[in-house]
Amino acid sequence: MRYADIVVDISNKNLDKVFQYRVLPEMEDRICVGMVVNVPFGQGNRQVAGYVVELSDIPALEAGKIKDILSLKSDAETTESKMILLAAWMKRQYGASMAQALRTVFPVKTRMKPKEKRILILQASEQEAKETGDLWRKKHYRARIRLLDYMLQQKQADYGDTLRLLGVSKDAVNALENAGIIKVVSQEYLRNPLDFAADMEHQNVLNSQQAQAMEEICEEWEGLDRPCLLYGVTGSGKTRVYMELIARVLRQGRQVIVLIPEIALTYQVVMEFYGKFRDRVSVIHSRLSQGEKYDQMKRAKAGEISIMVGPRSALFTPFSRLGLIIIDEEHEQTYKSDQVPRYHAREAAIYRGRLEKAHVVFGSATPSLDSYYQCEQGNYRKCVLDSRYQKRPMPEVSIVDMRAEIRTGNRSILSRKLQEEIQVRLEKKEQIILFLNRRGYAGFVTCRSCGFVLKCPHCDVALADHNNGTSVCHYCGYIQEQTRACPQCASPYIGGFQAGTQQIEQVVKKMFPVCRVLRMDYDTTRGKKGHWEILHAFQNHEADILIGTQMIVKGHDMPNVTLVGVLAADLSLFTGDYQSSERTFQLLTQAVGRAGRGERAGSAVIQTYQPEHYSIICAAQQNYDNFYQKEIAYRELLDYPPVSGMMGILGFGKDEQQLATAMDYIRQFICRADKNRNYQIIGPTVPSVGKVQDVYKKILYVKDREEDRLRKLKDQVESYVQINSGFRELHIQFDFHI
DNA sequence: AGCACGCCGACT
DNA sequence: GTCGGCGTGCTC
Repeated sequence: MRYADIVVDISNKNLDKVFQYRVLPEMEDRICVGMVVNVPFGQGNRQVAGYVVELSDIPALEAGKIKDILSLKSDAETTESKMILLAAWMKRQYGASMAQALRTVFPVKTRMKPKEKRILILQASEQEAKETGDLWRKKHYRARIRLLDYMLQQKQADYGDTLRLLGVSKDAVNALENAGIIKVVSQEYLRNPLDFAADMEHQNVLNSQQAQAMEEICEEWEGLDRPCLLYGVTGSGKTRVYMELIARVLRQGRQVIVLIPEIALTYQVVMEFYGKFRDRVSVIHSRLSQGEKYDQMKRAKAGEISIMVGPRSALFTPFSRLGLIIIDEEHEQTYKSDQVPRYHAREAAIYRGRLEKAHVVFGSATPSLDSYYQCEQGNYRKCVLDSRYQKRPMPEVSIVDMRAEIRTGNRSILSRKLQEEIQVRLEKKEQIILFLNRRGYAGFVTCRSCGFVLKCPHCDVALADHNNGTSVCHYCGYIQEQTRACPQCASPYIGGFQAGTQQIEQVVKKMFPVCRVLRMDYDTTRGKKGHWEILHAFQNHEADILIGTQMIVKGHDMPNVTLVGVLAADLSLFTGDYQSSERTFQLLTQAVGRAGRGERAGSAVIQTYQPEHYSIICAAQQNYDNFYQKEIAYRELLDYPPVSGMMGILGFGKDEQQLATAMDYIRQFICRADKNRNYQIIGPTVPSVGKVQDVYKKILYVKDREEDRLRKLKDQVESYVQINSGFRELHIQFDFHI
């Protein structure tokens, strides 16, 4: 007798487990993992749909308790089944419950009623309306009159908008409807977030190098069909190549998913897509509501669109004839999920690509070490675009040693070199970008007398100093009054330490009083089009200097920018993880690449306390290969990914002592399981953020050259934790690094 | 989520 | 004595 493990409902936590059912003999040859089936469930044996996630020959409990599968609903060829296989793979690969994995691949199955748009339509003739109106005027029904007059004028109007605009209640609407003057029509509608898009002419002529890359990719598709890495320097026109590839796949009647780091950051890219593919494109925005996201997925399933552009989660768009997955800026950290299952979009894209027989293309100007390594290993195909648009020269980059600045008496945030350059550019009426790797007014609050740092009492992170007189925790939102004296030594010299964008803005305004300054960070970009408005204003030269964090260095073409100043190049070098050099190099390379994208030559100034660090030097030279060689040697030496596999085991618990003991037990368990002394075990330690909302966190790392062994170890640790009752109060997660 | 079981108050 | 409130807990 065959048995099937079935997940019944993924929307509820209490049902987050598998239930075993009997497979009827007549179903045996058709049933397979990934199938949707009907099963009886609960006391009333109500019929529900379930996903088959596993098949076996052994019953897991007494025969009397196992019910029979009623019927098979789908076969293995449907999109839904493939998504279930993808979920099962994610569970295996990254560690998660089946329901967690299913919830990741299926667009939120929230039981929300379809969004309804109600409109008011004038029904009665003008004559009739006027008669009723006169009658009401005598009775002084002011709200009804206002609405009536408005409807006579508008003929048709939106329900909600009208109520708000005229300040009338729905009673007035009902009265008009009952009088037969207007009609309320509700229609289900699917909002298309691109309906505000500007018209854009799109010309797509590939230069010889782009054509060459295109040819190579197509050749790969015909042959081994490995994932392709399009390594194209800033301004080499990767998007053009994407467009051609997409057009080609669309011509074959297949669909395309394009992942981008965060939609708002690459607004121009989206517009470009829309310009070419029009209403066949849809976008999933991080700022779109759950309902709006769900609408877009529904449109994809219904076949209304052929291209989905969006962040990581867009990878799960339910296209039935998926032909291509593109991941732009593939090196971005946002492609790694921070929730269980902690999947990486690159790996998941490759797996989905295999299931759907779809091609996979990654693109970056500064490829992730992993992708480049995969190319070297022959697992990916590398395609290069190394010449800039119209052969524009790379910007001239200088590195300024800030330690020397302090030695020679300049205590300002801006080095003399940068001050001079700003002056020159301002005189020439050119634009400047100042890039700072931080948000808020100032970083942590520190005592200059004793070194005390103000921390959040719940989250173990430094509180950020805001200039409205408060200190705020960016994890839990804890807020407190700014202290006047140090709690430790009572010294009055306590205050914001690191410069933030607001502080730089003040310094710049003081130093260059006539220039116009725009600031862009999380605080100034709330609201749906915040980014776009600021960038648009800057593009229109409504300001001379743009000051901002990460978000200003990504993707945007600003032809009049000729100077980029990087203010704290090494901030990202001190994050205490093995990827800090890689991140710093990528950030700096991108920042520097912003300069001189127009007619005029550009330059960049990098201010740093670590002028001899290879990631800073290589970024200044815009030399990826040199950086890769140095960085991969370091990873090789210390057994870090991508050379070695690395698994993090995160433990969470309310009791710090209990958590510490449990993590030690896990460590001992791993040591016992490791008979051949393969693993390198680090920790357990407290991660950079050791406590969030009173839940303590500890992390244990295991490294091994064979990644498969780590996956097996994950399963062993998982069952060890399940069996051991000492872990009742604790919660563990796995985190695989690549 | 659904549905039953169950343990209290207010009714014919 | 019965009807019905919704708190708790189980569903292969």
